[in-house]
Amino acid sequence: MTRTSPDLTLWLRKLDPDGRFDGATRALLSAALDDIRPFGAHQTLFHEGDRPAETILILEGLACRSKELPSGGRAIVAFLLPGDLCNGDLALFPTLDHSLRTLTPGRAAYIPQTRLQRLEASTQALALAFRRAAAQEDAIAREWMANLAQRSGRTRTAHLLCELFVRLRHVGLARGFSGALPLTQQDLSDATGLSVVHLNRVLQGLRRSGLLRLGRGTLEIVDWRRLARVAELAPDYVELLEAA
Amino acid sequence: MTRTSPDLTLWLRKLDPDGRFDGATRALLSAALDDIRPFGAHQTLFHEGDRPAETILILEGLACRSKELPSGGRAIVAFLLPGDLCNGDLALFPTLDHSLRTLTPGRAAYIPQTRLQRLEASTQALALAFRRAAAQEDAIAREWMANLAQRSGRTRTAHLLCELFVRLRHVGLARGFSGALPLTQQDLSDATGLSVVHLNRVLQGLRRSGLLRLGRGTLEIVDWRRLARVAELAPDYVELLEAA
DNA sequence: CGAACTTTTGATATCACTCAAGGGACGTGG
DNA sequence: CCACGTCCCTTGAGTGATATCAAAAGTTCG
Repeated sequence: MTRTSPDLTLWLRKLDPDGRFDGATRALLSAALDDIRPFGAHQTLFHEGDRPAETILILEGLACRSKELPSGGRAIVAFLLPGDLCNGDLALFPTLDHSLRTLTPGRAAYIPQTRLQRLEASTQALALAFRRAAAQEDAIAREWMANLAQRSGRTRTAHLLCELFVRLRHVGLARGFSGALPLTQQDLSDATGLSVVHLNRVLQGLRRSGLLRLGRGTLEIVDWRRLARVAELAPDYVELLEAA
Repeated sequence: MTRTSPDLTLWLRKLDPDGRFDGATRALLSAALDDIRPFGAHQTLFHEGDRPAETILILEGLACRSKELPSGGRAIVAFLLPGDLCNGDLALFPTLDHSLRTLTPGRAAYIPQTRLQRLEASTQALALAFRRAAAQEDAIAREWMANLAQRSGRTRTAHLLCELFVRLRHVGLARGFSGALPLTQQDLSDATGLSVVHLNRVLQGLRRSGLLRLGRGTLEIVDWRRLARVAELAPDYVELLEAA
């Protein structure tokens, strides 16, 4: 009669939103969360070029996948929220093509690749769940590419903030129309491809338009409908973000 | 004693570069290539929002994943070359988040999702191979995001052309330093996020610098070393492109 | 309280977009 | 074989968006 830990609940919400896993499956997942370590802000957990033997499941705090460019720039190519797995398929290649960096303090579960593979092989349902999560991340990546390639700085930034907000809310880190988003403008600029200075001005523009407030680590959506319009946010995309 | 068809050979090069599949596995794959249809240039095979019951394996010609934006723009988020599968995990979501469009005439094998799933379940080796291919596509997507977010039009374009060339060569569509790349400048601009006019000028710049020639459907790399430098092309990325 | 980091501001430079139009190339029908 | 349309590539001029540089103001934290 084990009470399910908050950490497991988080993971289950991602892998099994409809609550179909049986007790055995849940126990397997629970057992995998036995190596939990805290992290600080701005740490590099794995570095581009590494060959990590472990996968990380974010339990608390924000992290990202990032790439450093020879020209000195740094690109954030994905945000990782609590419940997100930095996933096992990375083991398929000799070397990591990107870094895993934390953005805020938090906690993560370390899961050996081999163990993850055994998990995945244990149940059909689990294998499917992992693949769903991966497919979702792929779809987000495609949306980002379109976002980066085709939209203006203003739209692009609004779109990213909408996405983050929906995801935060989905894991319980935002309620109503506000939530904690302790990112620096540098982080946002690395993700949007804008310079920090310009990103700052874009944010001011969004604030002045009465669309949102962002400061002191808190994002508040003032006018969701209008913001979503500015962001060119497709309803299907929101659905996708909430699907897993 | 069946001779392996050229089409199967192509697929095997992608899934099993080291030639480790046994005869039974190869036979399974071969049998899946029974519904082959030609396509013309600029056709939409699947449309954003569809729920296709079939997956497509490109056998000949070029295609892409693309997204259309409300603002009228069109983004190419991935190029698909012969041997590339437009893959089965798409079935995990209710609706396709992007379109599949052809760029040149060619041929494709249509494989029902259910059949693909059976294939994947049949052998450990096959499941792994499909995941490797998917992981490679993910890594390419991450590189594209960094490319779009951080690099100048010139570097970005050079990088894309380098990638395409390496991939073309890898499937035997380019030899030495030239190959067929029958894309329009519109296609390239949709992929780089530059306007057609500006892309045209960027290409002229690359040509004038003596780095490459591109016209009449042919891409010729004049100075690979220097082009790779302009493109900020990482050796690890080239390796990744050639890894599967 | 001071150091380091983050946000903001101002001024200027540049990259890339838009609009508009002219030249190929290629295919089709007369 | 030529005339014509269509699509693609190219050019020019003007504008707008975004980057860069530099420095001030605000914030966090030891």
